[in-house]
Amino acid sequence: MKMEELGKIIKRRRKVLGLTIRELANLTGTSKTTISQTERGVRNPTFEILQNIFEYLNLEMKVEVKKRKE
Amino acid sequence: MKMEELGKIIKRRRKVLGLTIRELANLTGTSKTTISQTERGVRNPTFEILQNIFEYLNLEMKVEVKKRKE
DNA sequence: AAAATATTAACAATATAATGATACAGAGTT
DNA sequence: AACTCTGTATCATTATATTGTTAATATTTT
Repeated sequence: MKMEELGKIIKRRRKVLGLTIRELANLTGTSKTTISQTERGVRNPTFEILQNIFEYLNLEMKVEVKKRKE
Repeated sequence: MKMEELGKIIKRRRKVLGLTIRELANLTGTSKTTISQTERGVRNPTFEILQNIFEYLNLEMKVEVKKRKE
């Protein structure tokens, strides 16, 4: 998954929950700059930042062994 | 998921593939310092670093809406 | 046992992410 | 029109992750 793709997931989820960038920034304790750039994939955020965002968007991250194509 | 937990997943997977820290560091183009500390959860790596590690361990990351407890 | 290999620790230097401030554009409202 | 809210853009500053080196400590191998 590329950062750009992840950003879209975050943005979509934020919209579903009816949050603004500012609100999400306040909730997660980051800045709106970080949220905005993360959503657009022009940032390379740290794991901590991502986990924080996931928490308030009620998202969870999973890591699995990549499946081979059938 | 906490960084510590993710680190364990990475370490376990690296062992399964029979790679050393140095080898994984070379493969991913990072340093062994970064790999070592990431595996032990004493680091807060960037998304890019994690994705790089996942790629060479044949792991993939997924983001899903957290399920409510039954 | 010694020797080789693998991992961890600690540090300075560098690179870069995060922050805060400001400004701007677009859309909607009054 | 002015006003408000939202999202984006840019910048300087701060914070911190990364790197490379060295050394020390496991762990394995012979």
